[in-house]
Amino acid sequence: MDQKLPTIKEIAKRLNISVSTVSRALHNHPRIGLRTKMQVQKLAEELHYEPNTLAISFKQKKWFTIGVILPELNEQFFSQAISGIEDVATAQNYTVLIGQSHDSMERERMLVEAFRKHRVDGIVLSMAKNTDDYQHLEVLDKYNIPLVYFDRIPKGGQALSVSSNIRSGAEQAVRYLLEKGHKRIALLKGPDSLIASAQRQEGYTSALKQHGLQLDPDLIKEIDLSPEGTRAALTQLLALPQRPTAILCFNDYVCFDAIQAARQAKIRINKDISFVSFANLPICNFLDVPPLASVEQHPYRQGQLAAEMLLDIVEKRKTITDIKPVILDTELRIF
Amino acid sequence: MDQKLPTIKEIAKRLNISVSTVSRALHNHPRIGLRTKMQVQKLAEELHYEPNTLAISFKQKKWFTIGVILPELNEQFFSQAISGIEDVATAQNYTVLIGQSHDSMERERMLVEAFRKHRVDGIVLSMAKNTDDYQHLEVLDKYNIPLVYFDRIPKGGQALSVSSNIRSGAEQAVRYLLEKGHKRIALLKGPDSLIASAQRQEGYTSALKQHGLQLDPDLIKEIDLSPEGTRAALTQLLALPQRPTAILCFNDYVCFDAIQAARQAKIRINKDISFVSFANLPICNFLDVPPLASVEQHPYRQGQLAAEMLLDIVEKRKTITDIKPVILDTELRIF
DNA sequence: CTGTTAGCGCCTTCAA
DNA sequence: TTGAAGGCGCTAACAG
Repeated sequence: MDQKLPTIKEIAKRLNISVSTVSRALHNHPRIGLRTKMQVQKLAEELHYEPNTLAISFKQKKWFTIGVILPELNEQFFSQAISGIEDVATAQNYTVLIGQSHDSMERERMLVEAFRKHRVDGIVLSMAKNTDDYQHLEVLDKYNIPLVYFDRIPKGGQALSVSSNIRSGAEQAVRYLLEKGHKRIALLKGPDSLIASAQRQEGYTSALKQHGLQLDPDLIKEIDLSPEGTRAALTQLLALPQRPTAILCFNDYVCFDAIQAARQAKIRINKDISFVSFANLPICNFLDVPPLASVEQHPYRQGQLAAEMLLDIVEKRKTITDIKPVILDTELRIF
Repeated sequence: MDQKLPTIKEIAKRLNISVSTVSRALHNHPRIGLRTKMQVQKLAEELHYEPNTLAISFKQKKWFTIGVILPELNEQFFSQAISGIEDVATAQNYTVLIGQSHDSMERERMLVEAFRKHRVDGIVLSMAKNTDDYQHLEVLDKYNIPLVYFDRIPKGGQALSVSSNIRSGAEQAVRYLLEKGHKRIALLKGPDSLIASAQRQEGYTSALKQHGLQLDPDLIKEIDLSPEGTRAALTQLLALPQRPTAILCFNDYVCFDAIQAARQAKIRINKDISFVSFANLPICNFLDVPPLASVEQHPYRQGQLAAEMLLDIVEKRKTITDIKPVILDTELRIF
């Protein structure tokens, strides 16, 4: 029964020395006798001594844990991002607390509260799609808990954040379609609360303009990312007097929904209407008719960078003013 | 600057009472005057007092955190399970630490160590596919850290575990194929280290026997779950003098790989060869040619049950001897 | 009803 | 080079 784990006190008692000596020996403190040091370390070894992280955390007011809040682990984009975060955190001896907001601002708020109460050293967050009020996030400032946003970042852009260049991604995607001869390209953009929605539209508009094409507002649909919303938008697009011949979707999931709806309307995918989307998820490889192309947003890398940024601050290697938002380049993956 | 968070000491000082009184007031302890209680609670409110979880954890040798170790968050089966675990844990005021083994026993061992050092109250684990040695897991016993297995459980079955009835799931699936008239049904079973591989084979064998069919060993392939392994197995099956007309795959991912390989060999999916698999993942809904059917293993429910089981022990509502392994019924989802 | 005290495990002065 | 003492924030005897 290892019930009672050995403490430095225990070691001290057995060796008839003081706890502080033991503490120093264990930390390779300079001012300590070699003999005592060896003795202590030997006994510590034998007893399988392990420092009580809880006590250390308590003492240092720091518990080597970061919190991650994201919309949905079920979405591969985020599960890949988590891997990046986890790898970086683990390498720096931090552990990762995870919470899903399920795209609800209310849950997001609760998670932030919970993590704050648990005194995490910092938080990495990707916003819920409807988060339009940042109060619950700004609170963290007061408590000196650093917050790094990734992918779904707030408007304004002043904050610590890692994201990908959605604007140029959209531009790449639309240009690709234009080069394939498409003239009527629709855009399924996301909700206004996501900055990435406007960015998609910017890239879209700019690419069209460069090709000297007129913007048709009927071809731009704001969707809420739900399957129903996507289906409704698609119905509207198909009802247009002049149907689009290509659709740029907010992300792969939206694209899957859209493709499904289109198929039900007897549209031949990537023939009658071509689909292009964002995210480039692994599951695209399993589809027999994937989108023509998908904008790679490097979720794993984003996760890594966000975690590194956060830990740089937590560990005081950098201050907030040293840091500029990171915007990753996207790449168009053609299937 | 809320830099310094208020402590009960602070409250005590301001009110000129003792810390223990404050503590009691905050905990609605019976033996305390209503007036003082109100006073304390009012001031606590004003100062935005919040108990220091770290101090409480330290004091009580318990930090209200459970660790979850699973192979791969990217797999929807596991991300759904996590949701179940998270929901139960949150409801009971626990937080969740997550680690991915990426199906490596070595990483699994490291995560167990890390979690143990961080003094989690308990662990929920789904084994890496190659874990064939349980030493790193048995260690937890000595430290009195309860461990609940889910889905990928160890051989022997004595342990605390939640899993689904793979044997009967396989039987259902094979029976379904037999009723569709298939006579040559192949099985892509997983590695021997997973108990679920043998269980699949048992169900498979039993269903065939019930239909008075002979077992053809050539039709059973052990695969390592990698895309390459699956592809190789499929090649072998296609090279048989008498090809199978249906294949039961270890899980949906294996099934996707198999379908891809088959398609490259010009097999018409679900016509020349029918596919059936395990897991019933959400992404199946996006495939235009999904497997004919998939055995639903209720990952979310498994996660919930595993977390409940663990917390029952952690909170001492039950002892280990009270608990029997849970085996969930599967259902065949027909597409 | 309330205050005093001790202690959780560790680190960090301050003294010796 | 070592020891003694104090304290992190909180809880829980034990006394009044």
